[in-house]
Amino acid sequence: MSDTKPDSKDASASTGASNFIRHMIAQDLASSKHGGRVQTRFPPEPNGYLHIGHAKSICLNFTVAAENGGHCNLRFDDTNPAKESQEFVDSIKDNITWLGFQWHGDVRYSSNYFDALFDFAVQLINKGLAYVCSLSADEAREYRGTLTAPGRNSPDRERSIADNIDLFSRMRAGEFADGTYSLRAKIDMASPNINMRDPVLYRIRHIDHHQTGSTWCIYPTYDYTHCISDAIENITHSICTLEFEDHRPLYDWILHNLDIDSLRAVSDLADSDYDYVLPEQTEFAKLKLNYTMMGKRNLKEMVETGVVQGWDDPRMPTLAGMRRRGFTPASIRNFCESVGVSRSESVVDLSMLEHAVREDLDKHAARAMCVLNPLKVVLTNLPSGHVERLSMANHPKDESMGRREVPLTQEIFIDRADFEESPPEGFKRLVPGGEVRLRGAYVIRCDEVIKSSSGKVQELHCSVDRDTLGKNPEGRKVKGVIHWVSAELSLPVSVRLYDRLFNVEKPDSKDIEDYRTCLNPDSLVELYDCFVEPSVADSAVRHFQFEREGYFCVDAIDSTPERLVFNRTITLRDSWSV
RNA sequence: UGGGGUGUCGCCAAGCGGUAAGGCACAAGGUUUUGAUCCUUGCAUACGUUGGUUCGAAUCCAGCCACCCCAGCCA
Repeated sequence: MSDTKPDSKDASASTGASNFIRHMIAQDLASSKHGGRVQTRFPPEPNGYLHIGHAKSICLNFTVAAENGGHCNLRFDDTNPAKESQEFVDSIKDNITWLGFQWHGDVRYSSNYFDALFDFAVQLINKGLAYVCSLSADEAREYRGTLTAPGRNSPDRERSIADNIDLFSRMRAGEFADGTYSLRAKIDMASPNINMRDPVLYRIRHIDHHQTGSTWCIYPTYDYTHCISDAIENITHSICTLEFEDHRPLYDWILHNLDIDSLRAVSDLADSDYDYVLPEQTEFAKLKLNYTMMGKRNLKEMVETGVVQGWDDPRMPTLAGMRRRGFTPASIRNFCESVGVSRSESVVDLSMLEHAVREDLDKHAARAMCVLNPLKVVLTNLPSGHVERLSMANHPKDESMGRREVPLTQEIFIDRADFEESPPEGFKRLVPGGEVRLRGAYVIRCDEVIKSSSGKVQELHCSVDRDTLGKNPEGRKVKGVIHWVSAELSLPVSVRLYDRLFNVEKPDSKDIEDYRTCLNPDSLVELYDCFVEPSVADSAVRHFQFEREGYFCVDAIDSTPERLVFNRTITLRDSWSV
């Protein structure tokens, strides 16, 4: 799908708002802490689809690097093959590109570093800083202690270096079953930080890996892998979310206990003149949005149980879903920038996201008219067979977007909501005997209301004031303007009206037993009897503002040349709430 | 009752000892052939709380309170 043109492209450097990460980097640059370099990375695990929360991290990492003449790597943190797949790496790459970012060089994988990781593990063993443990997972949990009680040393903690080397080699060779042994760091079983109680570095998993196939049957853990991968890639600022804060001491412990020269030797900058400086981790608060569930587990479950129609369901907070819904890359980037970066866990109001899309779409979306709930209007003083091609601007403020022709015929459709027999106070649309402007065309007067036997309004007979094209009528003021389409020369289309998926602010709150109880029954309303002006059929653009209704985009999947399907991205702001 | 964090307007968020930026939302005007956009105006004597230091504190210190994260061989 093509997105609204102009600034969708340049996702790089912008005048960013002040935040603590930018401050830190400015200071580090000033003090030449990392040799004046800025190198970041976005490290997703390919175990699901990216969502708007990931977008915040992507924007942060890529933007902050670009602003400072640095680079951002894309590295798949693929150390748990049981949960990962190629499908996810493909979608993640696609989403990042769509968002408008280009990673530095080739895509990286932690699995690229499995050999080096193994060698460093041997190094730790040789330094007496790691050992092979035979405790089962359950036993290990028991030995670990609790939040308030210290743990106990593993009976294998003092195993000899030679035995550890032997066992670790045999783990790699596939001699042992899953779970029989693990490699653990020897740190401190009494540490108040549970991550430091001899964390597991390697576990045995006889399972193929999406990148390395059957080469390995032992896989390194996140804590062990991430810091070394950062060091290998010469990352300067390893930015992650708050829940990893307690892992930082371990991140540092591993790096500081490895021989720095051997680390440097396998790093990207091994042959450069740069000083070799270890990466440092900094944490920020992840994005939370009200009326939205963000957890991968929850999203996955909604997909699998059919609450939504897939990862790219337009109601999903996934980038794939938002893209299909009609969000533009720029709108998401602007949103992420406007939300800021801090360490306080906050819940952003959905209205901020809505503002960001409207802002971008208002500027770039072509205007068109589409009648969602048609009510036939006969323009009685126009001859049947009358076809008048009216020229209208595609954008009220941007002539460069050109013009289009909209046919006016004797019979037209207007929206049922734009006619009221007994209008409420302040109603500015069509009423019996009243006048209203047809957008881009004439002022009409409602002369007659035709009803069915049941009393339902069937059609309206109106007369056109031929002297009102491009000018106001003499001597009276017509306040209302409504949209319309030709009954004969318009395209029947389907329209999907989307709204928030949940009707409570915190669908993932513990107070809610089952999120299914707070699903918004109107999150999707499908209309099959809509009519859009013919110009959209041969338009190259995919995003439109259907005047007075909202922003819509052509559904990239279900649309056919015979029948277009539109998704409502977001309504227009509406200060006329009925 | 262990450790690590966070508390500035309804929601985000600047501020880093010199007397509370900005955005969203909201409200009131103006423009308008979209009740849209755009424009103008308003919107925290107040920075979780209590004390202390200081000529001066949201900013420094101490205590207290609230909330979040950690006991995966997940990331």
